[in-house]
Amino acid sequence: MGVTELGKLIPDSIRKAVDFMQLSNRIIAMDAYNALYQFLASIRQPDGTPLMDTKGRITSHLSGLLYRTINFLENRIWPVYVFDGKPPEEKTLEIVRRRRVREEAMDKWVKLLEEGKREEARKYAQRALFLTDDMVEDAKKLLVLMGIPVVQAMADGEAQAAVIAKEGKAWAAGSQDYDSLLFGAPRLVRNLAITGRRKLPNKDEYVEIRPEIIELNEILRALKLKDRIQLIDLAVLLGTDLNPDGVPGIGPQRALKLIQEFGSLEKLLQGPLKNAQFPMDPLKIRDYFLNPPYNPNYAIEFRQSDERGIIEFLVHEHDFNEERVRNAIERLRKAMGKRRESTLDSFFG
DNA sequence: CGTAGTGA
DNA sequence: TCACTACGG
Repeated sequence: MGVTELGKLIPDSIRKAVDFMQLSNRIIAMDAYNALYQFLASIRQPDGTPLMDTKGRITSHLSGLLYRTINFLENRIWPVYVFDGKPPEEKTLEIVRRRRVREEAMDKWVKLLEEGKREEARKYAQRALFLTDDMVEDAKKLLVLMGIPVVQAMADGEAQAAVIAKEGKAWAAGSQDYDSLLFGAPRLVRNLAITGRRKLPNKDEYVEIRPEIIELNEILRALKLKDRIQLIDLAVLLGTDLNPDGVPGIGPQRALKLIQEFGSLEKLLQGPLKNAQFPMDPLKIRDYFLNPPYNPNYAIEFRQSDERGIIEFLVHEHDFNEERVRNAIERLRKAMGKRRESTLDSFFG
C-alpha cells in the first residue's frame, strides 16, 4: 500500500524516535483510513474474527479509534482525522488489485477456519477485511460525538493531510505510509500507537515501538535529491498507487542512482528507461503528487464532546460495555479540559 | 490495538 | 511498578 519501497531508502539516521509527550501541544493530521485499517487488521480474536455487535456489524475500528484518540488527548496531542474522498480515476487499477487480494484472502481464511487452523487463518483475515461505507460513517460519527475535527478530503486523504500540514494548520501528517511526504507534507509522524512493546508475528520476540518523525527536507538531504519533484520521480520508479509495480527490475538503490545521475523522469524516459512500461503516462503520475485534488474549505475545530450521544451510539447501538464506555468518557472529559491549558487556544472555538 | 485484571 | 495475559463487541 502506498509507496512502501520508498521507506527502504529512508535511513534510520533521519527517523527521530520520540515519546508521546514530545508530540504534546501539536495538531496532527491523521490519515483516517490508515488508522482504521490498522485497527481492523489487529483488533480481533485469535481466529481472526473482528469485534462485532449483536447485529453482526464490525466494531473493531470504533474500539481502536475511541481509546487511541483518548490517549492522544491525554498527552495533549490534537488529532484531526482526514478521510478519503472519491478515489481518483487513475487509482482504479490499484483498487481492483486490492479487491482481488482481499477476495483471495477471504477464501483462504474461510478454508483454514474450516480446517480448524485458527492461528494460520488469522493471517489471512487481516488481509480479507475491508472498510465499508457504513464503517467509515460510524467512525466519522464517533469522532464528531467526541468533538474531534473530521476533514473530508476531495480525493486522497494523504494529499489533504499534506495540504493541512503545508498550510501550517497541523504540525505534521500522521500515517504509516509515506505518501503524504510526496504530497508535500513537511513532516510525517509514523507509529502513532500507544508507546510500548509489541509482539513480533510468529515469534516469541518483542520490540519496542515508538513514534518516529521524518522530515521531508531531511529525506532530500540524505538522498542527495534536489527537490520534491525528484523524490516523486524516484517513487514513480519504485511504484506508487498509480503504478503499483513501478519499473520491474529496478529496486530502491538503482532507482536512486538513476534519479541522482539523470535528474528527472523525462531524462530517464529518453535514455535508459526508453522502453519501460507504465500503466499511464508517468509524468501524469508525477503531476498527481504535485497537484492533487484537495478540499480547500476545511475547518479544524475541537468541540465539547456529546457524552450522551457517545453512550447512545456505542452502548445502545453497538453493544459496547456501558461501564467501559463511561470510563472512557470520563477520561475524555478530563483530557478535553486540557484544551484551555494548552497553547492552542486560537484553534478552539 | 488497547484495557483491565493477575500475581509477583 | 512491572511483566504477562484474557478479552473487548
